[in-house]
Amino acid sequence: MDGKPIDAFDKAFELAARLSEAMRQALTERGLTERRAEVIYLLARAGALVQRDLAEALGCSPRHVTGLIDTLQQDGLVKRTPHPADRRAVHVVLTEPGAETARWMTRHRHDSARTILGDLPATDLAAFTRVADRILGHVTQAKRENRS
Amino acid sequence: MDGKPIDAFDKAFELAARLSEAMRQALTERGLTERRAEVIYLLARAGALVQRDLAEALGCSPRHVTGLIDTLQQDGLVKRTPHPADRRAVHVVLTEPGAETARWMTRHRHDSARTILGDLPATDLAAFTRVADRILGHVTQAKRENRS
DNA sequence: GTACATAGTGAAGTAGCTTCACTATATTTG
DNA sequence: CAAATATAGTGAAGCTACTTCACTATGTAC
Repeated sequence: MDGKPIDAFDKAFELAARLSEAMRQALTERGLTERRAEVIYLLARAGALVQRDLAEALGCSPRHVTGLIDTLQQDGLVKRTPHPADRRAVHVVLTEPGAETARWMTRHRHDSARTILGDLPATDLAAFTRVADRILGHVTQAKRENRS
Repeated sequence: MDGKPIDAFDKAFELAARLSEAMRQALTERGLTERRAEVIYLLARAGALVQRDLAEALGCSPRHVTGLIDTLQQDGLVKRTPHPADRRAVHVVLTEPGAETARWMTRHRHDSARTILGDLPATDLAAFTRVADRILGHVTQAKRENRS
């Protein structure tokens, strides 16, 4: 066994559940939630974002972004700065502690990957990625179908 | 690329996010949530369960199980029956519609697996499972460490 | 049979999220 | 350029999934 589709499929779901639980736990120790971490990740990548774009990227309502940024700002991880061209909009940028958190996230991700998967053959990892991509292709396809 | 640990690791997280989203969506169309589906799955497997054991299996508070069973009962998927030996406890069992829902879940799972992964070589699926197991081993280990 | 543990539930509260209504500013258009 | 319309953000209110705490009813142990 373990070469059958259903086994791999079930394994993927188990992985999904445990991984997000583990992630949640690691983030909690740093005083973060998945959502807040996502904001930090997006800001680290983009440099600065308007709340509207954050809502788009996060797939949540603009109203909720307000709250997210509120608490992130209270925690000193981001700051609201005036948008250079649009006085309605708010530029959200990482503070230095926020940027350090982003670096920690990256470091942690790479370290975990190396620790957990470092000694597996590249062929296994490549096969894993192939199967994962196949599943991803189908779930994102389904998503688009529902959107139209 | 794609043979590197970090790529597989990131892929696993993307898989986790998309898969639970896809799951949530499929369940919504049947009027279920992940939690309610989990209850149905557990009941289908065990035959009957006391709410206390459900709370244990779900990893949530007994109080929350009360609410979960309330709505599931309103929807006609489960029923509360007196526990044969303990008058404090409640035996929760699936109704016929509940059992049918459980069968639908199983069918849907198998069909999806076949559709999505059916034509991939068994060696890829086996490699996928190996990598998934490696990750699972680490996250559950971490969980136990934190527990002690 | 008194003391203590356990199963379930009401009441109240938290976190994450939504919609709706409103203000302030931008953009379009006649 | 003035009027109409669209857009960025936020307050208010509300929903869902969950928790803890206090309480009742029952079971178990000494």
